[in-house]
Amino acid sequence: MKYNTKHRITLLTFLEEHQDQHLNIQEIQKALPSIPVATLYRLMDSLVNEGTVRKFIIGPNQFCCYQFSGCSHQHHHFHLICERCGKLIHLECDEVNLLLEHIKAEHGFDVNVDKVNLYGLCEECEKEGNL
Amino acid sequence: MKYNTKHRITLLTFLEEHQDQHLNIQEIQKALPSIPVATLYRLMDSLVNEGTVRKFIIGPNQFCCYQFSGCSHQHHHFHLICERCGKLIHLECDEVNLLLEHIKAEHGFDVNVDKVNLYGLCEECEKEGNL
DNA sequence: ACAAAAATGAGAACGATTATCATTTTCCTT
DNA sequence: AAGGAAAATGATAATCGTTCTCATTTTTGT
Repeated sequence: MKYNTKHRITLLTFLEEHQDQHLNIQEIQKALPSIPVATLYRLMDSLVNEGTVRKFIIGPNQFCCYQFSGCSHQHHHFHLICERCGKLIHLECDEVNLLLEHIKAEHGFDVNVDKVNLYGLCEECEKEGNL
Repeated sequence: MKYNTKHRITLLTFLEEHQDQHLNIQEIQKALPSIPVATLYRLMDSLVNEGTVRKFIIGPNQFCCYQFSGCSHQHHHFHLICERCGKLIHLECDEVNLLLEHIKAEHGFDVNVDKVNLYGLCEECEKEGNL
């Protein structure tokens, strides 16, 4: 059973206020210096396990967190994550569903829609070229 | 300019012989114990940079390497990962290209195929039901 | 207020990767 | 074949994010 501790509340409040962003541990640490690192890792882990927060792998040795909003939880949608600027784009798109249906029908694999995360370059970063 | 060294040749030969598998550094290390770790990392890095080897990120803190075969070089492929048995399925599928082209054209986002990992249930695990 | 369960916090430990740097190898030029 | 610049090597130290440890503190139901 989980306890509602000071740190858990602080963290959840912070994440709720930033639910449209994705934040890595270092950013959260910087924003909430009162939470010790070990505790922060433990809390994030527990939030991921209980489904409150999604954990995305953006690059090697990085991870990002995202706090579900009530609305985005209900609709089936996917995420596009820019590898350069870290932007998180919510995408509702039938083409993706078509692909997942194809994979199920032709390849026998039942994709968990909630975990579809596509990484790449957003329009703005692509325009900026290779800096 | 790059030199054709003993280790580079050993490594390339090995990778060519295993071009259909995904190997991580640890596996290569075990198979080729004569190559020191630092050298192995440097060589893999250089092979990735020159495009001979692709680097996939499968999970947090893991990476897989894949030696291009002529054929798989042309096709985009991605990974299906079974959430129950952990199986990694390497899927080449034209439907994927359609989707990626759609996302690029309609949503302006350039997806990095190397990082497309779809989680779900493989055929076998699905058949076994919820045990 | 008590006790069991859970969380905390500081630091050590860990593991994969990268950096260092003196030495050795490669390969182009002569 | 020898000389020399460029590149690669190898052993080890350093780094960095994350996890572990464990004694202490907090939370919560009774």
